[in-house]
This record gives sequence, C-alpha cells and structure tokens, in this order.
Amino acid sequence: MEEKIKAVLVEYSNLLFATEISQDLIQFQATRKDVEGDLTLLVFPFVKLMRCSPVEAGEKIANFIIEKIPEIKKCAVINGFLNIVFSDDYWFNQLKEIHQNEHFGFSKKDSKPMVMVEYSSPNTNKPLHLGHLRNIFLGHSVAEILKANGHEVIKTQVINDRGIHICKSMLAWEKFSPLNKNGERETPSNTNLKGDKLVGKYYVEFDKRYNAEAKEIISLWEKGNFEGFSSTISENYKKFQAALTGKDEKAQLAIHDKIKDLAKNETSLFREAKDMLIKWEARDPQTYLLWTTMNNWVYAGFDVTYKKMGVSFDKLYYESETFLLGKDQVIEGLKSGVFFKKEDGSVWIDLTSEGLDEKLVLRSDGTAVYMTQDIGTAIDRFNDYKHLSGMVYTVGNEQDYHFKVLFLILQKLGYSWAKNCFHLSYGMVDLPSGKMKSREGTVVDADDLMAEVVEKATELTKERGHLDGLSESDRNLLYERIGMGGLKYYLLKVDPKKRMLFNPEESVDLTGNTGPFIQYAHARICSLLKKGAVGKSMDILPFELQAEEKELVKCLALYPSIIDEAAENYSPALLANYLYELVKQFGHFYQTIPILIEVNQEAKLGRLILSTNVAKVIKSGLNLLGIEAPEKM
RNA sequence: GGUCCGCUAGCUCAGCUGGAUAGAGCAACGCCCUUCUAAGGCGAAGGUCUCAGGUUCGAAUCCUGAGCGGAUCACCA
Repeated sequence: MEEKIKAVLVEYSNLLFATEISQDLIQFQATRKDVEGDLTLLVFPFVKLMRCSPVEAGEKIANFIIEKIPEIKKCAVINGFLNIVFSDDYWFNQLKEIHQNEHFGFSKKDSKPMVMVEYSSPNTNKPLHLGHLRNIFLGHSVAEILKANGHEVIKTQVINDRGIHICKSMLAWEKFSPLNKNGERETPSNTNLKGDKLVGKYYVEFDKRYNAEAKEIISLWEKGNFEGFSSTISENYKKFQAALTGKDEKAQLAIHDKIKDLAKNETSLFREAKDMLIKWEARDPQTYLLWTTMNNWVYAGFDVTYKKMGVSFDKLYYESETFLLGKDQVIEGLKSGVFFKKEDGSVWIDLTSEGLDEKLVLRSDGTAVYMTQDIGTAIDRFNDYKHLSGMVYTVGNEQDYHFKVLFLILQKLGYSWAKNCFHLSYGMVDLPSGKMKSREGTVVDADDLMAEVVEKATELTKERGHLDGLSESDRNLLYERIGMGGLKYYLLKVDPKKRMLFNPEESVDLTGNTGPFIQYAHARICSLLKKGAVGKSMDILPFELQAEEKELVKCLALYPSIIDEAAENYSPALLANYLYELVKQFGHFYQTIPILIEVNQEAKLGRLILSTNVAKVIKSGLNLLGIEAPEKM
C-alpha cells in the first residue's frame, strides 16, 4: 500500500507539487494508537514545495489520493500528519491473503545467497555456562531467521579442542585423579559425572594448585629469595615492585596481576603443561590418546546439553585440524606485501593507516596464533562450500577488535567475500551480583540453569495448567517446553548488541513479556479452534471487521517485514518484541469480542480464521526463536 | 592513556532511516472469571530520555564536548 501511494504521488507530482519529487520526500509512519487511521503520511516535507500551510498541503494530497486509490476510504489531516484510513475490504483481503499463504512471512526457499552461521564454539576444558546460552540461542535463532528470509544456511562451530588450556585439564587429571579400588582414575562412567563436568573439575583443580604454587613463589620473592630464577625474572619483579608506589588501587591490582603471571610462568605445573603441549604437537601417542579420550568425554557431555537446548550444527570444525591452516596464507601474504617480517622472524600486519595497531599473525618461532588460525579457517570454509557468499560469527563483543582486524586482513589478502563477513557481536550477560567470574565461582552452569527453569515451570504448570488428557510423558515434554521457552525468550528479547542482566527470578516468570505468555496465547487459540471445529483449509467468507479485528490483521500483516528486519539486523529481539505485541493485541481482541457464541456465522468463522492465523504466526515466530508452541498448557 | 560500546520510569527493557502527548513488563494500587484457558483483560500511578552546547519547522534519535559504567589495546584464545 505504501508503494502504491508513493507511485501515485511520484506519477502526478507535477500536477500536485508543480515539480518532480524524489521518493525520499515521501515518508510514512504508523498511525498513533489514539488517532483513527491505518497509515500516516508526513506532510512536512511538502510544505515548502507547495507554499501553503501543512493543513492545506495535507488536504490537497488527501483529496488526490482518495480519488486515485480505491482502497483508501478516508483521510484526516491533523497538524502535519495525514492519517489515512483504508477500506474494510482492504483489511478483509489482507486477512484472506494471509490465511491462504501457508508460509506467510517467509521468503522463497534458497532465493538468497548461502551464508554460514557460526555459534557456540566452546573450549573443551570446561562445561557450557550462561554466556554460552546467550551465544547459542542467538546464533541458532539468527540462522533460522536467515533461512526464513530465503538464505541457504550452514550452521557451524569451531571447537577449541587444543592448546595449553586443554593440556591443563589433561595434566591435572593424570596427576591428581584418585584411583578407585580397581586402580582406575575417575571417568564419566565410574563417577556418573557428565564428561564435560568431569574435565571441567580437573581444569579447576589445575587452576587451584597452579595458583597455590605461584603464591609460594611470590612469597619467596618477597623475601628476596631468587634462587633458581633467572636474572630477568628478578629484574622484572623488582621493576613491578617499584611501579607499585604512588599508584591508585586499581593500577596496583593490575601490577599484582602481572607479578602473579610472572610467578605462574615459573611454576612446575605450568612447565609440565607446556611440555605436554609440545608432546601433543609432536603427536606423541600417549598424549594423543589421553587427549582424544578426554575430549570425547566432553563431546558426549556437550551433546546432552545441545540436545536439551534444541540446537544442532550442519558442519563442525575442530581447532586441532584448522590451527595450521593460516600459515600458508600468511606466507603468501608476506610475498605479496600484505604482511611484513620483523627482525626476530615474527610476521605482522600494519594497520596503523586504518587507525588500528600492528598485529601479530605469526610468532617468531613460526607457530600460529589465534588470528592465523582464523584466517585459515575462513578460507577453508569458502573452499568447502563453493556457493558460500558470507559468514556470521556469533562471538562476544570482547572480541570486536579481533574481528575488525580479521576482516581487514581477509580483505587485504584479496578475498572479495570478506565484505560479507559479519561479527554478530553480543553483550555480556551479567548477574545481579555483578559479572560472572569463574575464579569466584559465580559462573552459572548451563545444565544446572536449564534444569532449574524446567523444574520451576513444572511446579507452576502443575498449579495452573490444563493438563487433563495429557500422558505423563506429554506432561514432561510440556514442562520442558515451557521452561526452555521462558529461558530462550528471556535471553533473546534483549537487543543482542547490548550487555544484559540475567535475573534468575525473572527468567522463570510466566507473566508479562515472557515466553510462556506467548506460548499461552497459542494454547488458548488452539483450544478455541478445537471447540469451534475450524480446519486450516477452511475458506473465509466476507464479514465486517471490528476495530479490534482490524488492529489484529494490521499486526499480522507486519510479520514479513519483521522477518526481513530481523534478518537484516541479525536480531531475534525484533521478532520477540513483535510477537509480544501481536499477543497483546490478541489478548485485547479475545477479551472484547465474542467468538464461539457469536450468532452471525460469517463473523464467527471470520474470527476463528483470524485466530488461526494469529496462532500460525505465533508458532512460526516462536520456532524462529527456537521455542516450541504447545497446543495445550 | 588510545580505540570501541553503553546510559530512557524504583528495577529490567522497547523506541525503525530525526516527527504528534516517549512506550511495555516487573514491583506497588483498584476493578473484571454463571462467554470461549485469569499464565489473561481493563484502569490509575510512575520521566529533566546522564549533563552542557550545536544542527532545524521539529532531537531520546544526528554532531561536538563533559560525566559515569564497561570492553579492548598479548609472540593468550
């Protein structure tokens, strides 16, 4: 409709405005709720052209479009706003179209370029936590939204399965795991622990012992005992000590951290972990066996977690297989002058002309860093998928700088797809007590949290749900869906870019702007339809729409543009907020307009069909958020 | 210190490319289940959009500066 009005105004611009006008002058906005109208045209831009008051200008335009466009019933000019009312037929036809379109809101499948969406990408040394939940739900939902928007989508992750941090948990397990009566160390099967939890336990164990050892070393240093340490160590220590005087508390803390790092590097545990990494890189069979064994425990654990989350991946990348990939690229780039070599042999890129710094891409010993690997992985992916046009990296905003550099490097290396790489940068999740810190044990475990929300949903659903006729397993499924729906919605309704607060109490809430509230509307409609005996295939007959019904159709009609917008902005939050708006509108309609007891059969059928379509959009939208829509609750 | 991000009701958040009287939820208050699921609906209350300048018919939105909070600036990932 907007397009139609635009076209008319442009076509007859000479007549109306005595000059050609550009499309940009024609601006629409939604009509205020307390004013009659379905669409509002801003008159201000034309006032100068027409050399008259906003009211006169508006009236001129109004008379004109009423004459030219039959779907416009009437217009009213208030201040500089031209409020346009569409005919009843128009809205009825909108509803009819929505009703007949089974994939309403979705673009044609695979009509847009293929994109890869990366999310999760965990380390294999500890279990998933609340931060991962935001990442995973976000990435999964964005992938679904892009699909709905017509893209072919490949879901992926790169699993950080190697490196010093992995060796730490391996070493700790080997050194510190107690033996049971059969002489075995702890395993998932003999402890009944999830694999990721068991490995995580040893990572923590390593950290504990490691810190304790570092502390001992520092106390030696404090006494001036540097026996067995190199002279550079004692010099550095003294330098840090000297720097402490006259600094504020925050700066002092930072210096203490540096001293601690210095000591940590001197611990025997760290040396052993480093030795293990060297052995691993040399593919020492025993180390490799330990590594595969422990990683497999973790994968088994992650699988359980992912299943509960309801997410999946089409293709997995492992860091152990990709970490060397970027080296050749760096050597190529060195030849072509994109990179430069320093005296010590390390390779860098100079981004100072872009307002950034110099960045290391290869260590002096020739080994790869994170950046090297990411360059290689990106190129590898585009080789794996010949039709791939772009990539979305779901990674926290603490890595904004990294991705800025990565994309610049890829561009400089001459890859045209680099401009289609997007860092879906999301904000951290805070707790009411502040930041999550593993050191302070304030990290919220993903499995625990999911179990908690489901338990809470179970309790509340038993209190107030409509469970008759549901089997035990159906009930459990329902509790699961409500609990998880609440959690997902809670994490997705906030603009991804923004840091957010996770309030445990609010996350299990069922009232207000929550997942269960939206699910509830769906269940209500399903119950209504069952009683009204309306099938999806039923034809709609003309009936006179009430104001509440028109509002609801108006809201439904927005769905396609919401999907477009959510895809364009990589923002499930836009979709979540839309669904909430739709459900509120439905609640209003449901409360004011009789449906099943309506005597006028056309109106009754029309309202039932309207409700069917609201349910259709709710279900479709929730699914794009990764949330199930129960038919009964 | 350089760079980047944020600041909207007591709390958590919406507010699209500048547009009418800045909106929701939670919390607190009042009302509505002999009509379809009260996990609901309705009403009232709650604001110097951090501050100061600027751009213009018009600024929460754009620009400049300040304040506060956060992230990042590793031969870590």
